[in-house]
Amino acid sequence: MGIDALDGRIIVLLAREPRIGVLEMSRRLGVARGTVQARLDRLQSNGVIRGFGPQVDPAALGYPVTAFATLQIRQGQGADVRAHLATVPEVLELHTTTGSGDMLCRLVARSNADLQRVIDRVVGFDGIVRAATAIVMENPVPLRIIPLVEQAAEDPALRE
Amino acid sequence: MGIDALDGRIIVLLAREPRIGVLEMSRRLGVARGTVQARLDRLQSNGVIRGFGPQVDPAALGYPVTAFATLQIRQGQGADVRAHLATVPEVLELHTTTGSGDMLCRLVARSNADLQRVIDRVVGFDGIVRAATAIVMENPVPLRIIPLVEQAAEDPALRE
DNA sequence: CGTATCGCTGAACATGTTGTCCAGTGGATA
DNA sequence: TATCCACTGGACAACATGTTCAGCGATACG
Repeated sequence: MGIDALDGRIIVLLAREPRIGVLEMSRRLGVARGTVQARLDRLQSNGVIRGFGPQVDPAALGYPVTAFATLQIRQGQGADVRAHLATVPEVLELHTTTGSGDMLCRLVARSNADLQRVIDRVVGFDGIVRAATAIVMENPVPLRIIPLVEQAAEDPALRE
Repeated sequence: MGIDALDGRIIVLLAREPRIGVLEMSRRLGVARGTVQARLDRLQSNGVIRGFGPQVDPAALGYPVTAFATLQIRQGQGADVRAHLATVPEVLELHTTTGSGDMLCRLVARSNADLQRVIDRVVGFDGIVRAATAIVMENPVPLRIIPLVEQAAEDPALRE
């Protein structure tokens, strides 16, 4: 488990310019095409690269409001609550966290008013005891992976 | 701002099988290749599709621990704290939220012990008053967009 | 009512990339 | 020394891409 310097350069290059192909990558990295292809195959079967799905902006879809909700769950209701939240399209992400029966979920909504509807739908379920919501105002660091990849590629302790 | 049914089908298809090309998409959707190409171009210039970067799994890079930290910021120190956090590779994401001087950030670490090092580095900065950390145990709903896209494509109120 | 605009179709073309082979080379390992 | 492995550099057919074109139906506008 881990990546080397070439893997790191491949991932970073791919993250910065996703549309370039294997051939162009091999030219820029100064290695043979087959090498890049083999590395990419390995990174994908390793699970390091999960896929190349489109990154969709919820705001551009008409959901400009993002919020994080901390949910307190009644003992033993975890599975039911998970299933319930999975049915709500506005729940983009759900984590169970430390703290007895706590979950953290990322929500989007069409407006602050619409957020109320979403939260009502989220918490309108028996197993949820309490919910605390924080509305996102700014996103100074959007979800990123490049710095971590660069660190993982440099750090000998992580080599496979 | 918004998408129609064809846009929705394009995005969902792309999310499920990212490797297929424009030609294959046009075959499956039963429309002309030029139509798919034009839609994709529009979705990208609209900002609905931000890109096709690789989805990297931090766990496979050697960072299996994820945590969310709520930070309380001293008044007026927001910009400095943002700049500080941006330099920490283990900070994958940062949001400012409602609540005076509050931020929420997503962290990863190599182990629970390593998380202590990361948190020390994160909060070892003057502007941060207090930090509360929740370690992620499970991720029942990984970051997803398909249900929202399907809803946005069906909802006439969101049509552009 | 006629006309312009728009998006979609179906086709064509040259160009580039992909998937897949192969033999050869060098380093590391047993 | 012999074996394994990754990388190189090349080849080939098959395919997808970018681009352009004329035609067509629906919608909006004078």
